[in-house]
Amino acid sequence: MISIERIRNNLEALKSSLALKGYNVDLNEIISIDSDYRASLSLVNDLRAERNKVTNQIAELKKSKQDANDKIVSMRALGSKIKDLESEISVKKERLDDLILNLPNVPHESVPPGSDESNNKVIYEWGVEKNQSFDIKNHLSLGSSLKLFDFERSAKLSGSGFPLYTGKGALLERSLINFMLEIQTQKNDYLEIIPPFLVNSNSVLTTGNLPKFSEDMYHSEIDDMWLIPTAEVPLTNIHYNEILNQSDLPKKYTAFSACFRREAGSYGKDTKGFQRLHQFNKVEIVQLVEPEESYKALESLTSHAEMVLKSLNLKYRKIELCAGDLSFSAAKCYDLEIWAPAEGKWLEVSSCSNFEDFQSRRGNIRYRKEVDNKVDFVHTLNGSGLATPRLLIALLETYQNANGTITVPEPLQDYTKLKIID
RNA sequence: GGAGGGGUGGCAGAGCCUGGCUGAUUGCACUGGUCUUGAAAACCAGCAACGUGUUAAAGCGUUCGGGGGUUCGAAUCCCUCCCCCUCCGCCA
Repeated sequence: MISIERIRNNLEALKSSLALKGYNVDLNEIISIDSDYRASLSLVNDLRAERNKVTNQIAELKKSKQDANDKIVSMRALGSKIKDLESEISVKKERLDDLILNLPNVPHESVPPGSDESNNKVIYEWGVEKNQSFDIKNHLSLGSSLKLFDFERSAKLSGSGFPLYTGKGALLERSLINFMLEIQTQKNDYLEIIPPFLVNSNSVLTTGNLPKFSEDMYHSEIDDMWLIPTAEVPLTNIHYNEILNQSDLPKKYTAFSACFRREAGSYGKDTKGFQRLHQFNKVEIVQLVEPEESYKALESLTSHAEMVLKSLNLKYRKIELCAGDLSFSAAKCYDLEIWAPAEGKWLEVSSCSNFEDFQSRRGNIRYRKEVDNKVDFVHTLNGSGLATPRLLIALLETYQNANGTITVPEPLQDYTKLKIID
């Protein structure tokens, strides 16, 4: 969340920054409620000081067995005045918090302008497309002839958008997850975590999924718990409401999790096969870092996600998102898009973002600086490393053979114990 | 699900019965200093967060799991919710 000081002191600059992101919000209402709120707060502050003073006098009088009745009576009146004011104040505070929690993060100055994805910048492409001498099949056709997954039957269980991996498809999926986790733990020094898949409301408020995007998530009403849309949520909240030592930073966590997304409003879009799902598997990487380090960390975190694609020798490109395409919480974001030869298009497999102090303010995640012992908010970052469904699409389509089998890429063979899927 | 115990500062752990100089005793950790060739030990001093205020501070206010209540006054009494632990039941 954006600090109220920043809203007070940089109103115009903030308005134009948020407009870049496509939010034309009325910050003036925030300013006026804030000053109103603070005026009331300062008033009640004085009244409470008065009450505390007299209350101590009453204690003294009682101690020396003197009569304190006058003071008690007058404090009774003051007390109810304070109570009235306090309830007024809490209404104002609630309104103020609500407005601020609905403000998106501000794009970093390096983010290119633009209102939608057409203004995103391709930083580079990596890898080359294989020149196949036969007619290549798409992943759905390969998957059904090799019996790797079964969408017809999973629809009976859960409806559309819930994959059912079978046989070597399940093996391949499990191998990919292990392969990716081991890259992040062994090569890139992340601590492996197995997080809860259901979290409380505070956790999804920290990451920015609440209050604005409740309809994107699955919710268990009776327990007021949310199915995680990504392991970002539990990983980022591990240090919720904590003060870390500077020497503990950076914190680097990785986790496999299933991810659950309602995808409300996106029916009819990419509905086929693996492109858009209600449940999918993902290895996530998260870092908590000192503010000064966060942009350097974004570059390295992105390279950690890219390492998976490079190891599998899959063609991809790195995209820098323009301001208008940034997610609610992000200050800057790179997308990694993988080339699916049969689909003939680029598919997003990773989103690597720096949230600066936007999430850490919401989750009160801080650290103590060594230089002056003062407390400050950490910066949080995360990236997919990677999401499996679209990775699987590209992998099947890229590594298919003329006879309809799939050659398992060499580094994955340690995990699948198979060279060919047939 | 049933019975009981507990949630206090970076950590550990008093205070709650018997409400009032307790924002909180004490220990550890941390910071500075004395001593030492250096280190350890010992000793001395400092050390919560947030809001407000200020050049900076002082000062003032809030916070003892969350919310509400009683009271002139609540860490302390009452209600309620959440979480943790032990035992019993059920179950992977």
